[in-house]
Amino acid sequence: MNRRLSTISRKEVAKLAGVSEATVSRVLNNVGPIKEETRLRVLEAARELGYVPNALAQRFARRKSGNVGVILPFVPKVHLFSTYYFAEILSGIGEAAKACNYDLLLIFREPDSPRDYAKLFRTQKVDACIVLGAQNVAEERAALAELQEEGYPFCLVNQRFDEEGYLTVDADHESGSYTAVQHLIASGFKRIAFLNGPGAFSSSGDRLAGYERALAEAGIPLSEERIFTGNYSRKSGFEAAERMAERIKNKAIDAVFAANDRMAIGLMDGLREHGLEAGKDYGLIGYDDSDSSRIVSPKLSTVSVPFYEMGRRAAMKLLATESEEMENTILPVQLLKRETT
Amino acid sequence: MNRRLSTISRKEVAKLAGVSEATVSRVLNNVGPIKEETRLRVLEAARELGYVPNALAQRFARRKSGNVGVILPFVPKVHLFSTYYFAEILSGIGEAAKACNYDLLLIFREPDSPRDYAKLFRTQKVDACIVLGAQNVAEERAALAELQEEGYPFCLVNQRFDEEGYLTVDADHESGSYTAVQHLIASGFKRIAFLNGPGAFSSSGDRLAGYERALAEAGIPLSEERIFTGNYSRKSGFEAAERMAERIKNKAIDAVFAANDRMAIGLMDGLREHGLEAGKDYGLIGYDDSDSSRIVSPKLSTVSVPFYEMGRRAAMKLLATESEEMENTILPVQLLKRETT
DNA sequence: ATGAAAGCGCTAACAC
DNA sequence: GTGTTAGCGCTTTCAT
Repeated sequence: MNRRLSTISRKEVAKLAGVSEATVSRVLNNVGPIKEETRLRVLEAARELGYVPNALAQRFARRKSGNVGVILPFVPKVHLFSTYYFAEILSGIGEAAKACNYDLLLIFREPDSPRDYAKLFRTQKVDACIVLGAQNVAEERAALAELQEEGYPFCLVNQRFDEEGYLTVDADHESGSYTAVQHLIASGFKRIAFLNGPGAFSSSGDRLAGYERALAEAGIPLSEERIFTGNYSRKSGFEAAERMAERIKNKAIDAVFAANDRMAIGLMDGLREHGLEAGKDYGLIGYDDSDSSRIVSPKLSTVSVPFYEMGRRAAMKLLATESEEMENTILPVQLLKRETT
Repeated sequence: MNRRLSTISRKEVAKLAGVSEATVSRVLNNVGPIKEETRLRVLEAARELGYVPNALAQRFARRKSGNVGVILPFVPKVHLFSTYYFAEILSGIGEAAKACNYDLLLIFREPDSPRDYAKLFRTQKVDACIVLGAQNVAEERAALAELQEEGYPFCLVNQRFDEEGYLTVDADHESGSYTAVQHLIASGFKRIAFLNGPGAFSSSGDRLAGYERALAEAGIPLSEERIFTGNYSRKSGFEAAERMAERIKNKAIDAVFAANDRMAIGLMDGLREHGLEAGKDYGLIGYDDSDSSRIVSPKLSTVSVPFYEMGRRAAMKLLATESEEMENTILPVQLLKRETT
């Protein structure tokens, strides 16, 4: 009720409670031994004055920013990349951050600016950070290596750098891919094409491995001619249709496993222009279980990835005091059979 | 290159440059008169030592957090609400924040916790904030009124409280709705139903007004029986199908204007189960131009809203020093005719 | 169990 | 132009 535009200082609380400022601090931070009666008196005074500690001063004195940084990759038209993907991961991080009393600083990478992740720590803007959409390219490796060298806590989500010992939360894309392709094979398909994502993502390697394993297990020879590469955009899926249409018509390909839903949907649309219908003229399975996969028709079979949980785990690893797990976490994924297979 | 785990202090820079710490500050902040030679010497020393100022200390001394807070509404399953919507607005805010040298603090509202927006300011966690998904309900009004009373700078996006003089960036939903319905009328539809969103959003009132204006202008009598309410979820659209199916079959309704794409798509799916096809058995137009609207088939006619720009403008109003525009901004929307009309 | 006081690393007024 | 110095509001030793 006591509303004033000037800041209510700790000093006033101390005076009202008849104690020193240090004691106010102790009470508010629950540190050191405090007589219960004093504690109550201080709490009451603080409540009465509507005192809230100045986070700026606190953080400065503690030399802790209280922030966890989340680095988002630059994506030209945001929604080109899966917004679903980021929204889920971010929410998971948000939940964990809140639980650990951290604030969440959102950092949008820019196309031109260098990836100076370490600067975030040097300037004390963050105490830890989570890198989303990291790629295995020289600049990224250098930026991460610097973080590691200087001992700054960070965690990667959905991307591994196996040779380095980085803290990571990933999903089991090898098995997701394997299961998906196995499902296609079980459905009677034999000439399964693979529309993969860029090699800079570890998931691409994982999915390729799963694809190969499933084929090998079924005794289907691997053919480079059936492996395509897109960039996860709908457009790249659409364009891949041009390269596949004839081959599907002459039965050189009878099904496609795409590395994400967006490409799968672009592909569906592209092939439709060639009179080819998913689930009828060819089998199709996507990846991510994005909103779109449930909305398109025919409904897209896909692999669901626990993005929310991945974000939550990553933040927990960094922020939770008890959880000192430094091993990589790899979460399971799940095949969802719908109408295209 | 000079890499050390301990912080490089301003003192060392001062020593190396042979000046006082204050001069280092002046140079780095471009404040006060400085001899060019000194400036260069300091810059060189800072570069050589790899000095970066401690943002925590800076902000504390300046009594400015350097953060703009973005408050996200609580949405049970995040992607239930339009993630597209938030991703776009957030990116726009991100761009402006960066341009104005602010960091972006993401704040997830929780269902249980009260909306104590003012506390963000009192604790100095933010210097300004942008409220997304605000609703016209008592608790929200109180929280915003408090911000206003205490003079804290904030801006609403896509929501107006007309009686209050809050800083706002909105889109012209009245006109968007009017244009959409006008288009349906021009396409020959006469019994146009309206699936609106919750009344707690100003856009719902705006869209209703636009709907009424278009009907009035065409001399079509308004019928309460054709006005339905959903909650912007796909599910609520799906459920509305139950209430509309019979009426469409007996021609009491020949087209539907839905307040967002998700509901429109849910409705399409629901009506399909009754053998009704959008664009064939009834006209349908959505709102938002979300990814899904382009992906569904038939492709959904819709109204595109400049969410990215709205976010950017909101942040600019709050953060840009020159822009002292306190009037409300209302951005235009655009009708996109696709396959369902 | 509590108070006094020394910082935290910077900014900004004031002096020269 | 540049140096000196007093804070900023808190935490945290060190006394008592």
